[in-house]
Parts: sequence; structure tokens; C-alpha cells
Amino acid sequence: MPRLTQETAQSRRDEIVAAALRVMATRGVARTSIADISAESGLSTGSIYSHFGGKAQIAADVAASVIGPRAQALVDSRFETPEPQTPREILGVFLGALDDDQVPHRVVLQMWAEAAVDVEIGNLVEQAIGQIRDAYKGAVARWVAAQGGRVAEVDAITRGMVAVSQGYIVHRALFGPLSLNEYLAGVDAALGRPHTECPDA
Amino acid sequence: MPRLTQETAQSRRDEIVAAALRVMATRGVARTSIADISAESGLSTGSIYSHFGGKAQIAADVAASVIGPRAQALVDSRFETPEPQTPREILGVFLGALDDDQVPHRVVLQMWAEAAVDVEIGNLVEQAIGQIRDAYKGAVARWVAAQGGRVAEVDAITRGMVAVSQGYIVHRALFGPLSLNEYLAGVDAALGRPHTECPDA
DNA sequence: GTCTATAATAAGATAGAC
DNA sequence: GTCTATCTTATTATAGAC
Repeated sequence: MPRLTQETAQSRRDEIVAAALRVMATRGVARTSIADISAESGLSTGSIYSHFGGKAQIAADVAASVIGPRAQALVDSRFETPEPQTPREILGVFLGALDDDQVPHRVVLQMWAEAAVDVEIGNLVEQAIGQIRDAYKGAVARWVAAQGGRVAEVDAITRGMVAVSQGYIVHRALFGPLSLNEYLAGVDAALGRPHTECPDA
Repeated sequence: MPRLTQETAQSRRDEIVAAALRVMATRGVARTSIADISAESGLSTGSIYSHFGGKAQIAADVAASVIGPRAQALVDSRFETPEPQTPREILGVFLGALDDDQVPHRVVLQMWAEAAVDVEIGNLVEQAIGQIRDAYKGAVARWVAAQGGRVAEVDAITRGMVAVSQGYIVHRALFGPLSLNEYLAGVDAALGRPHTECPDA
């Protein structure tokens, strides 16, 4: 329905993907039909099929549009700060950007569920998470080096950051808005960390 | 297909739900058709409809069968140990039981995704998570009391435990087997906890 | 490229015999 | 209660006019 801006130069594909994303956010990936996307985009089904081979291809493009730009933003953020960031700060960059986005956490959760069931989506999600992991790894490596820590720690920290990110996204998708700090405070409390920061080494 | 044991006294409903669970684990909730469940259970579609009002009802029962017993096990576990358990130990009880179960983490992830999109499943999941949260809360309260901690901490700890549980389940659903200890070690590392235990207060 | 109309298929659900 | 057969609807996808 909404055609707010005139995207003359912008590809129709992007419009369709954006419309599909909106519908999938409320109806779920599997329940979204071509007819739904047609209604939301204002284009006919015939037109949609002239741009995409089928629903699976649209879903794949939606998945890519959801996760790809975020991973890229994270990669870029490495160069924005002169000082190495702590893992918590890095998490804040990524998850904060996700919050600011128009992308609802629901959709990310939907994509994960699809990934466990559809090979094509599965590969895309795996690749995207790999990108994010690598971006985390690069940023963490700077911090570990600055702290004089061992390189071996980088992998463990990175893995944990991915896990924490996933937990946060699920939590928000199911329970609604919650600041990252509140979330992390809860995790800290659950894992036995005292209220005040635990001094390193 | 498989009718390994003769469940003379057991309800047919349970067979159907079990078959539906198996199919949904590999094909996903939304993609699973009545025909799939029919093939897997060995019963005809007509027979299935004589036990259930429709697919939505079956999915709801599957969701209940997945999460209900686990919440119950957690509640029961309160009385098995004479000493109060730490939050980590409590997490171990719940998540360990989930691991031992025949229930794949995939299915839980599927149900969460459905919950974000389907009101009926949403209510069931909300209720189930509430049960788990309450069970955590009861167990944590004993521990906090034994530690001489404040009651206010219980809520924060409980919320964090739910979050950690969710993160673990997603991580396993997407990346496969991983022990809880490995998982928690990663989270610890990511959140700045030193390798050795951080002494409490 | 986009539309309307339609074909082809799949899925949910039911009827009626046994 | 269970089966086979069938109805109905929804969905994917295509054909052909403009």
C-alpha cells in the first residue's frame, strides 16, 4: 500500500523485499503468501514474479536484507572509535543498531526458525552469523591485545558475544522492549556476578 | 510409520501429538501438513480429525507437550535436593533435562517463532515461560535467602536465568550440540568475568 | 514491466461406508 | 473409531493482453 517516496532510481526488487519484510513481521515467514506481498506492495502477483523466481527467493532476499546491513555496520564500526572497545561496548553497538533499525526482532527470530528447517535460508543465516562473528572477533582482538590478554581468549569471548546477542534478540522478540543494560544486568545477576563490576584480574 | 510399543491404554491423541512433533522437528511447524502427520502416525486424516479440531489445535498440543513437562520437572526438582542450589545449578537442571529429552531444541525455537505470530500459540508459550519463571523464582529464593541476600535480587536473577536459557536453546538449535558449561564459559568471557570464579561479595 | 485472468497444485476439512 | 473418497479453499505460478 504505502508508496511514500518516489524511488525512481531504486529497484522494484527493493520495494518488494521491503513489503515482504513488513508482512512477514506480522504474519510470519511461512504464512506470508504472494498475495499478501502483492497487497502490501501495491504490485500485482504477475509483476512480482517478473522480478523473483518464487517465494523462496523473496524470503532469501528478505533474510539477506535483514542481517546483511547490520553485519556491515558492525564491520564499519571498528574504524569509528580510536580506542579499543570492551566486549560490552561492542555488543552495544551491534544490538543498539538493531534496535534503531526498522527491522523488528520478531523477523530475526522468524528467520532463525526458518534456518533450522530450510537449507537455503539456513545457509544465508549461517553466512550472516559468520560475518557478525568475524566482525566481533576483529573488534575483540584489539581489546584483548590492549589488555595484554592471550589470543586464545578471543574465540571464547566472541562465541559468548554471539550467544548473548541471540539471547537478547529472543528476549525482545517475545517480551518486548528492554534496554540492553537491563538485559545484561539480569544475565550478570543470574550468573553470579556481584552488582558492582568485578575487577579484572 | 513407527508403532514400536503397543500403547493400548494410551490415548491416540498422544500418538498423534508425538508424530506431529517428529515431523515438525524436521519440517517446521508451519510447513507440516495434516497429510504429513497422517503419514508419520500411520493414521488417516479422517481419524486425526476425529481427535482434533484442526491443525491449530494439534500445534497447540504439541507446544504444550514440549514445554509443559519440562516446567513440571523443574518445579519438582525443588524438592529433590536438601540444599539450596545456585542459579547455575538450577539452570543445569532445567537445560540438562531439555537436552536429555527427545525434544529437539529446534522445535522450541519453532514454537517461539510461532508465538510471535499466532495468538493461541503465543498464549501457550507465555504461560509456559511463566511457569518456568516461577519455578526458577522459587528455587532462587531459597538460595538468595541462604546467602542472606535481598529479596529484590530474586527477580533480576530470575529474569536473567530465563534470558540465559533462551540464549542457550537458540545457540544449540542453530549450531548443534554444546555443553551448558561451554556455553556459560563463553558468556562469562564475553561479559568480562575472569576465568576463575569471581568471589561473591 | 505491469496488469487481469486462469491454470495447477496443495492443504484443510468433511461425508459416509464399514 | 477408522478408513477412503471428496469437497472447498488457498496458494503458487503462468499466459497473454496492454
